[in-house]
Amino acid sequence: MVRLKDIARHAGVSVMTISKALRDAPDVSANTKARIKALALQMGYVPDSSAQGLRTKTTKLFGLVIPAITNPVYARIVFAMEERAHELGYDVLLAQTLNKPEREEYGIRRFLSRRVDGLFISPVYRFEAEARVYQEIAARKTPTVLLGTPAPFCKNFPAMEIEETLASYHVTQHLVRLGHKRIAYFTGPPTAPWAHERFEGYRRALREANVEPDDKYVFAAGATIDDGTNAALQMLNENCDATAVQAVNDLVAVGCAETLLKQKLKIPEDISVAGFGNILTAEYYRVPLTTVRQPKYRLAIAAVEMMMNLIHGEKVQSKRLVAELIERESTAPPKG
Amino acid sequence: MVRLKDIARHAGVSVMTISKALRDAPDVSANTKARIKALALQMGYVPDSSAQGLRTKTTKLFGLVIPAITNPVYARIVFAMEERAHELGYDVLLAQTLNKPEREEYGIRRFLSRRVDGLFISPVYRFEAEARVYQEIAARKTPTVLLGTPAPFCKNFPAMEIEETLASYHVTQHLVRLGHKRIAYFTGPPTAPWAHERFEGYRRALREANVEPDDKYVFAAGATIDDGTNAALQMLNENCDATAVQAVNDLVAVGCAETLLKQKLKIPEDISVAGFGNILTAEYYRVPLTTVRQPKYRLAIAAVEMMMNLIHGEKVQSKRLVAELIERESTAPPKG
DNA sequence: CTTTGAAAGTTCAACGATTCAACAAATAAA
DNA sequence: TTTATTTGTTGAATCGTTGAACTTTCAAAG
Repeated sequence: MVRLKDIARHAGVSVMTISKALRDAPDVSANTKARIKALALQMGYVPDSSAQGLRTKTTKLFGLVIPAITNPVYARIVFAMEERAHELGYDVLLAQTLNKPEREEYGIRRFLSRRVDGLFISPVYRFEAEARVYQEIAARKTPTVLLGTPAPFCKNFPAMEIEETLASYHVTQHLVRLGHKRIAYFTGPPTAPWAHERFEGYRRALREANVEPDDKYVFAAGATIDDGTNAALQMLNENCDATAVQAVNDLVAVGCAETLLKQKLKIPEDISVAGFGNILTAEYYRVPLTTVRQPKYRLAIAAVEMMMNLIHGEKVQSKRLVAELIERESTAPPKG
Repeated sequence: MVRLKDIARHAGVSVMTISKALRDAPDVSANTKARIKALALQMGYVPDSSAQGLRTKTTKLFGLVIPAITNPVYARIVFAMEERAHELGYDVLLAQTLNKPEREEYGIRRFLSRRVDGLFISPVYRFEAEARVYQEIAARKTPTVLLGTPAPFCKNFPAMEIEETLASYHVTQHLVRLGHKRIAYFTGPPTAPWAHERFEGYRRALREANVEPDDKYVFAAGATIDDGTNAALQMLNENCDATAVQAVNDLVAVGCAETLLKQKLKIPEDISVAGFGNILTAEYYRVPLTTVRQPKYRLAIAAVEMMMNLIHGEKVQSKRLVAELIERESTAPPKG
């Protein structure tokens, strides 16, 4: 492994001169610079990031904490984030929480130990108003940008969010305009703020349409296909007379739709189904799903932008991006 | 930032003792260890990875080079890889190539500069028999495991592969057994060995069924939904009389199926379609796709295993995992 | 009552790049 | 000729951690 020292020996100048020449410092003659750079290249010199990191206290490393990369929503975010970070000379470390607080904690600690220059976190939501590891981040003053709605325990960090409430509102409004009045809602994880916001958008749209939200149309689901399946079974079991189902996300919508189809119900003729998120599967599902497109790519890019501002010591403010309704074949006017 | 030195001052012992105690060295008494560990915890000590890396010449870092994280196949691999790596105390850096050689080169160089302890690469396939970066990796002796079939330019590295040929052979055999004789094949990227292997499996199965492979049933596609769409249009345009289509992967199959459905053809009644890969979308597609399940999770785990052997200086051999046919609704006997 | 040996802890130096303060040489100004 | 200024270069210190060698203490073995 070639070190500065080795180049110095070959070139007959001090290590310092080499270091400065390679970094284009102002006080090295153009001649020397050229000579040294050529030599370094020829010898195959590659700087040692550990040594640089130790000396300069900066690692050019971002830590990215997400629930799971297999969730298409996050895959897209990672995709964009990695791309932009590389353009800026940063590398990206990945940690998956599977929505378990202890895994989140473990991942964040590892990143802090690596002295990452910045932390992007999609939080694991909990009921508690405090979370130790978030206090540690604050104490360490590691620049941090949240991906998603901030909960009480992380409310002091800037966040890049999606306008969840408004987007969900548009979905419900769309169903109402098609003529639906009895719209079931499949809720998300009870601790997740985004799930509450989406639910709130649904309720607001109903009220504006002079339909009083009724708990008998609300079913507890979650965030996975299985959660959607279970909620749908529950709904069928209760002989619910809903003419449409609005799900908290696409996976739940898929689980729901699968179950309804198995019961020989036709979508959208017998019942409409709408999702949220616009994952690939939603587009190519048996019945292409009406859903909401989240600007995930732009969200990631904006988050990196925000991070750079944080790193440069500037003030930053949380931002919310608007999402867009996509009408497909899974929604139609109710029967009769 | 708390350093060993700070703990040492508080505890009234040498820095070395602290270091050893925290790492459970044998020559520190249980008492002292407990005392020091408690103190470290209380003071919020987090070791500095840069310093550790500099000193020990090991970064506990893996570099993972893949085409794109948005491709569900790789998402799954990253998922497993990250999990296993963390269990072993390693962090994972991510780089996406988008199948462009220059991006691959750039990513690998960055990882080498970071002195990663190991490199997992899903190669960008090219026609050339040599590739400079791969020679650099070899020169640096960085432990490397390939994910996927090795091409000439990287044939000297151990690889974790899928039995592509055999799996593809099973798909064709399945179609033949259903009674198909005129089976179209949508090929993958021309440079990709895995694509050739799958094609080879198709040809072998045909020959064994005494059907001579005919080029008029072969259409150049690629690896994306759009590629599948284009190949399907081409096929329709040529009035091909195939009763089934076997696609090189699921995305191509989806693009193909979408196009056929738009032409009012019924799947599988009018024409069968089979994919390869078993991505989520295949399972929940309009017509659930017959496909091949690749053991991606196991592949990743085995790749890490192989890496650990490499790191420990043991000899390793490339391995091939078998994939399994999944019969769904998109294939059926031909009409009439 | 020495000798041996293990246990517990210490000291010193090093890893490789960067930065600070200092210095030499060359040039310009007084 | 002297002084000041610019330009190019250097040695030593530093970042936080750890490997290797060394000292001290105390108990067991001879």
